[in-house]
Amino acid sequence: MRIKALNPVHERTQNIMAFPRSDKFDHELLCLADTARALSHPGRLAILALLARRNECICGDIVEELPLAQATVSQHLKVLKEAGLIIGTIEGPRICYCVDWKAFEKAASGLANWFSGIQSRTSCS
Amino acid sequence: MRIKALNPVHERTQNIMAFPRSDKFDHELLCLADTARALSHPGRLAILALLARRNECICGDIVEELPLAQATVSQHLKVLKEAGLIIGTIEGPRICYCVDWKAFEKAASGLANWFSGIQSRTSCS
DNA sequence: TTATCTTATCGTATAGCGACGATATATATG
DNA sequence: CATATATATCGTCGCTATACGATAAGATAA
Repeated sequence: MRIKALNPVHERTQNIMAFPRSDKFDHELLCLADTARALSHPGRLAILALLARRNECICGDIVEELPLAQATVSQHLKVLKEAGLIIGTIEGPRICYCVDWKAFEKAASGLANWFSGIQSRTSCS
Repeated sequence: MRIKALNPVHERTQNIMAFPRSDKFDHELLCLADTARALSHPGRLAILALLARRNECICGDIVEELPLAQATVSQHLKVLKEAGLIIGTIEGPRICYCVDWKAFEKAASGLANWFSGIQSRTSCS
């Protein structure tokens, strides 16, 4: 039973961590901002690093490792899932989380491209 | 009259946009999270892009270009300044903003390094 | 000095985030 | 079915972010 990442990185986040229906800005900027927002908490960065290191974790593993309560970890996992960066697989009574590498790379290259795009737009280096 | 970026990217943000209870996580993660947070609003991304495109802007230019009020733009500029990404230069009655490219590149490579570090920590590619 | 221009700051309102205890949900096992 | 395990969700609290009008602060020009 595979649970896909809720949102591909090229779409907007839907529930949590979504900007108030701001049609004021480009879709691209909104997506990048969403990605950055998903990465804007040290706990979520630590979760991603842990998932990468161990290849996969259940929620309890993460709770053991991080200085956060179970409910808090679960909330961060939800944010990461909605950002499309991680995947949850149901394995009996527990849920096995792992990084969605495809989406992760997409997010990484999205940010990297924006950075280099910005940098190339200057004349004085 | 040069006003340096308030905080180098390798230090923590001080006033606005700083995480509470920062002693729970690694300094590195906190810095990365701060950087991501500074980039987590489409308006700030748009401001950075605009500054890169025009090389430099006064606040009024940005207000003209973005769908945000002057006070709001000024607040975003403050966040970017505190994140160490932009520099303000006083020129008579106005303040000329430009990207702090050195810090910008540091932020970019910091994120890129984290991404590749994460990606290299997996066995199943 | 006075008027003008530009930007920062203040005050305020609303919404969102972060954290966690408590509880509900879901799955397996006895 | 009852119990144990694992996780999501709920409810709540305090704090932070976003936004903007109004005002203050700074520099310049008349």
